[in-house]
Amino acid sequence: MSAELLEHIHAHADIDQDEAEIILRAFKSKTIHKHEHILSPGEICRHETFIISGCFKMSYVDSQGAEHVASFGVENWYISDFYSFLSEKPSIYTITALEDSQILQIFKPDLDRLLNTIRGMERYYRILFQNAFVSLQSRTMEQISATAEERYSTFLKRYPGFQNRVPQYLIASYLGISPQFLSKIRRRAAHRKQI
Amino acid sequence: MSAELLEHIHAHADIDQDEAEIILRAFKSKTIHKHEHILSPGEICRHETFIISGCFKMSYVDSQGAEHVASFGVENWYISDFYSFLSEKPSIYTITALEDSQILQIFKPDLDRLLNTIRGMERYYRILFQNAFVSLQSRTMEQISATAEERYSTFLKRYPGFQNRVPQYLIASYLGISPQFLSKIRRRAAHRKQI
DNA sequence: CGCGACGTTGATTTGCCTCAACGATTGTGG
DNA sequence: CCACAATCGTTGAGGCAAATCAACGTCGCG
Repeated sequence: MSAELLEHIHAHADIDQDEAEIILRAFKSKTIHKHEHILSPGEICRHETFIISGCFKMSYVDSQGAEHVASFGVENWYISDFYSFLSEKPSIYTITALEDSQILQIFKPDLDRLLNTIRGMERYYRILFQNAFVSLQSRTMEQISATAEERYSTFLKRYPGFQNRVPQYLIASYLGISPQFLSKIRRRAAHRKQI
Repeated sequence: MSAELLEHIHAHADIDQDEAEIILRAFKSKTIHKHEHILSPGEICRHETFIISGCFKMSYVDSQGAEHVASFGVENWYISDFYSFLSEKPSIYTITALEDSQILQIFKPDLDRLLNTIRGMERYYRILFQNAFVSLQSRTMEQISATAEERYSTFLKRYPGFQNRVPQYLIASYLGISPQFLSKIRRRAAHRKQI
């Protein structure tokens, strides 16, 4: 059942059998139902969460009361407020299950122990954050330089099928546009294809 | 002269005297003059660049010919296209010196060697990318949720003094707005203070 | 069935862009 | 050392992308 995590680690770093068992014991398995929160604003994010199955959003509510989706998480991704986790300061985010989900969680002291004792873990997390940084950078640059329509189009290409999994207004929020405007973009695109 | 890099590493990870020397030998020192490029579009980013002194921008020119600043780099920061560096694929970015600068560069094979042989290096880079990810995430969220004026205001708070170091139109580009509009924002803010 | 969540559509407004023109400063070659 | 160009910031007019407001249709679910 936790083969997913081990596979994910193996894809990035070398760990042996013994280490694999130590790692697995450090993660706690949990079932989360749709609509449940695993992090709420004001709380310190106490664990990193690896998603075995299901889907989450991490979002925050601004001073105007508008919700903004910071990121989505699906199978074989992590979803956590790393700022809060690392600094042990209160988070501004909410992490909510968008589907019934199966997760593995590790607390900071346990993770720190793994990082100190298992060499492959350090590499694994370095590569995770490298990749996360690189992909976030391309999202940020798109946000700055591309129109809403272009952003939506690359979103569809980058995460095919995802549009059918989460409500459209959350995708709009992730893209930084209003749900109404995303609807209009879709109409234009559909219309254009017909011609 | 390379004390800066060692200090930076020491702040994040433990390395001993021998390791420090091996690391320093892997980095090559260079002087870069204002306006010079250390990366051009189409090139593969062959090295990570640590800035001893001076200032750089990393930017790209979109299909409309507009320049967008992805990031700035100053003393004790790295400036590189990590996507290109890690994947060894052509970069879309230009990295340009905004001042006469002193840098240290490491090539990928040398870095890989260090990561394999010196345990502290892996930790050092993990923490670098963690921090980079966290700070980029907050920039991205601001981009999505805040107005241009708010973004400028937090930029000033986050990087105090930086406004006097680089031309205003580059800050505008970094914030994702036109230089004219930034000028108008500044006027409004100045006017408001007077009242 | 009825309600709430979600998507759509149209009308209006607004934040920001583009275009254009003009000072101020810097720097550079004659 | 000056003249001229280039670079940078400012300002105003007009326009466009996207937000907001409001209303309505549809679907899934309690």
